[in-house]
Amino acid sequence: MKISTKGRYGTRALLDVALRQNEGLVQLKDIAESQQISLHYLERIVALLVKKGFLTSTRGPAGGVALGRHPADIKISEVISVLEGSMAPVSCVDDPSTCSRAGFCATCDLWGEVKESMEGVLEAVTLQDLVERQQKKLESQPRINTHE
Amino acid sequence: MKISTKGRYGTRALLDVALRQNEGLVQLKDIAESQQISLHYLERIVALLVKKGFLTSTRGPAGGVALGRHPADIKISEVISVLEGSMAPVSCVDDPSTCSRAGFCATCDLWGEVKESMEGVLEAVTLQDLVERQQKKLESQPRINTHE
DNA sequence: CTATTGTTGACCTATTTAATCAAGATTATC
DNA sequence: GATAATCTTGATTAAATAGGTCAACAATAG
Repeated sequence: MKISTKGRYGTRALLDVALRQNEGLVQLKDIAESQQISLHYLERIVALLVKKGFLTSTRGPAGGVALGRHPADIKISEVISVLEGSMAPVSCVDDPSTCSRAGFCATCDLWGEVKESMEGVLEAVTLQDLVERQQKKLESQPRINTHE
Repeated sequence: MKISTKGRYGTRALLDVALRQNEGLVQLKDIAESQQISLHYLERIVALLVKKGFLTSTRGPAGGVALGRHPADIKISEVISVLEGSMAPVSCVDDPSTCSRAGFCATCDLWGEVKESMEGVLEAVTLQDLVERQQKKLESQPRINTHE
């Protein structure tokens, strides 16, 4: 039941951009450095986030990315959905036709409950919430800061 | 965020055995057939469940497996834990030393909440609960029954 | 003894993950 | 308009994991 690096890195990248909103465009290079992610791989992930409108990008010198929507309007469940696909632990939860026993299988129902539960958590948290949580953490531990 | 076949097949195998408790020993061959799982692969999975005491096994002719504990005493969270490992979506939730930013990372906390939420669902359901749910389903659809 | 059934170690293959590389497109600045 | 910085994208790849197979073995009822 692990989440992949795509979802993890992508969430962290969005949070990184959100934390630096007031600094204008953020370069992938800087995100890669502060988040300790390979730049090339980050490009892949950011491309997905740009395509879905979470980020906007500007090419050329002094270019970079910025939030495409207000952080309070970005639910983490949406981000994970884009990067990881459905949170259904088994495919028959989303599409009963993929399993011949779907209609009368007690375990399938249970996996559905697990999915609902996870989604509930991630739908209740926005990028703005993450920003605030992170800022609170940085205040209480001022020495540790990934952005310099 | 998918659960692997090990967890899925294992849960279904346990449920299968639980549903046939009154029939004495259940042979892997029969479980494999009714659950449509490769016998060889099922052996692998059952071996784990036997080692952890969820099942007991008897070799030889007319041998098979039986529940090692009362179904009401088997939480599905335990089963998944044995077959899939921790439900933590990222490893730093269980072991902060695996991530240099663990102590001051808002996303890590969020993954922790996801884990708690999933565990909450699976801790609240026992094998006995699954048996009852399944029996209720079979009653309402008497024609469809994997056990003849 | 023999047939049946579970056990185990070794092995294998396909898929997914997690990148990497290189060529290309865009644009600010000089 | 040349240049350099920056994002974009298709091709490729190495490593890990999932999922499964095989064969030799151990136990035991009859």
